[in-house]
Amino acid sequence: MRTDYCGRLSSEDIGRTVTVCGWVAKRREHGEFLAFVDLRDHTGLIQCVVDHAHEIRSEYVLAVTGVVRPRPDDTINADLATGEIEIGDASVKILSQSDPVPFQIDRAGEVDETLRMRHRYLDLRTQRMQTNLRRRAVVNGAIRRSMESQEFLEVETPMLIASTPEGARDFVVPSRLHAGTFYALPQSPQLFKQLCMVGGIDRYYQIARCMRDEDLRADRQFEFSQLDMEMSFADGDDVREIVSVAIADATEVVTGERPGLIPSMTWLDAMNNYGSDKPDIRFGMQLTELSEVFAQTDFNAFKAPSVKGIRLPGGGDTTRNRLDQLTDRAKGWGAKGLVWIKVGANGEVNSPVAKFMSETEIAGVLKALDAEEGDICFIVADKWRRTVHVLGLLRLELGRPPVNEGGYNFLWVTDFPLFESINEDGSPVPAHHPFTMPHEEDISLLNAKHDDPEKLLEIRSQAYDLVLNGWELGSGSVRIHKRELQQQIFELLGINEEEAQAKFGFLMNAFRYGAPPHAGFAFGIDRLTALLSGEENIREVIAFPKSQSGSDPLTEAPTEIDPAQLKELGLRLLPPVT
RNA sequence: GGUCCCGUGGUGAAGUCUGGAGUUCACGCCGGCCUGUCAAGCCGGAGGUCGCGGGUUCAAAUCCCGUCGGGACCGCCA
Repeated sequence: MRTDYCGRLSSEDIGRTVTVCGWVAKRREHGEFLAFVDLRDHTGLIQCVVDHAHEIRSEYVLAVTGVVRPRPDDTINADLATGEIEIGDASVKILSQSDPVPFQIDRAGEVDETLRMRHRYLDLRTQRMQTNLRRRAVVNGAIRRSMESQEFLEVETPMLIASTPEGARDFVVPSRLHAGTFYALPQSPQLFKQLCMVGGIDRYYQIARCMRDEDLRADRQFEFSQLDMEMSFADGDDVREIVSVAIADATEVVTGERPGLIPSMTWLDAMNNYGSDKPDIRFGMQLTELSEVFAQTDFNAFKAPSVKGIRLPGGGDTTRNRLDQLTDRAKGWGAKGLVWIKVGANGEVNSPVAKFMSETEIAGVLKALDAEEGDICFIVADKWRRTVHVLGLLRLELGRPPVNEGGYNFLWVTDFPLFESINEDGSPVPAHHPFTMPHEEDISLLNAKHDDPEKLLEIRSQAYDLVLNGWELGSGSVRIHKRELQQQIFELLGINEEEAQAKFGFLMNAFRYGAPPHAGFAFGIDRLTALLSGEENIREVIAFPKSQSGSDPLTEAPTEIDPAQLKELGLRLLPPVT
């Protein structure tokens, strides 16, 4: 049916009789006996010259046969890859007609996203989506080749698994054969890949679909894809090295440039300097410690465990309105308030709270922040966690560059804390998952529970994240492979032996029979592809994504189901909550 | 659970703050003209329950309340 692709024809084909197939991107009629039809397929456009085009409309599907010929010199289109040639004396076969489309394909970038989603099959015809989906496939291919060449074995793991209460909210599937029971869809293949290690797979990988029933964001969908990997007889350095190679391979195949060695930063440094465990290191505006400056302050608001500030260069012209807005936002993030200081000439400052600070303190702030005339400084004082959290978000709000600027700044964040907080009952909450190996040097602190629970928060884990331009690409850890230590952790977490057996018994049992030391990682392919595509939303690299409320404007999922289906599953719906 | 923004012919925008006739612009669509265009051009035309519901008012796209849909974010995402 087809001899050539539209976009691949070139001057070298001049004289050939070709048949191309595709969609009508544009029709330009010049009277009854001359018309130009731009035909589009996934490779690009080619202009076809036909003598009669009156029945042809936009998005009709055509097979066009004709002779490739050079365009007259004065009609060459430099903006078109195939602009030097055209298909002349073309005969047209209409393969399929089209109603007028709800939006013009070449203007999809301007229309409401809902409309694109409702007619995603049209949106997929755009250059943008064609490029993004093909780029995603290229990334997947590069990752597969990379993992294969590093001797990893692809193993598929089940989609219907047992629900475990830890972690994200599960998507759940009712069982027909065992009415009243449910499968869960995997949040990740975590436990299975560890079982693979016990099973002697040695090096496992999978491009795995994962499902989490949590609220959606620009970088989060219910369903997403990860490169999931796990390796035996390996530590965190080994894992990071393997993943770095895979990431470099994937990046290179898209950009043509191989990223250099990925730098590392400890979690504590990330939090202290950037107020985030996924710092965007494309720009400065680091958090600066000001506790010393206000050590003896009379200003009650600054009598807090942690006082830090950031400086927005040239921000002195920020309007009062905007500052009020920022203050409100900071309060929304949990701050008690937001202090700002505008720096004028000769060290003069403008700040609503200047009168509460001594001259020494003001001078100290300006010095610590390297503030110059025309800058504005923001200060937050609170508990350490809250201070860095609020300033970290403020830093992004004020300084974050657009997604496609500043290149690709990969970063390892290491030494995450093992626990993120302490429950009211004194038991700690795991920061990663309960199978994460504590830092060797900190294992002795595990016994601290009874004398000083707060001490537990200082325990570092052998968990690490990979960050790209402020997006968390993925995380991993060295796993606990000894039952005794695992039981100690469970105990600490307030999970008794019975409970542990019920939830993770299969893993615990597996560890009875010779578990190799192992470690692993997983990173999100949607996020990686989006960033490599300069897209600020992963929906742009997903063929059929969900809206922020989790529905699909195209299929209208989720839908009600037939009462007979419910009955078969042994389910009955509660009346709607009013 | 919360904060903020958006919803106007098929599409995109303006109009909303400061109420006064569905008004305007561009693209698309339909018809006509047109033999070298490529954002083709020229002439003509059709097309709207201003998301939905309620309220205020002599009068609502515009003000108020609610609701639905979409988006960004906080919480959440071990």
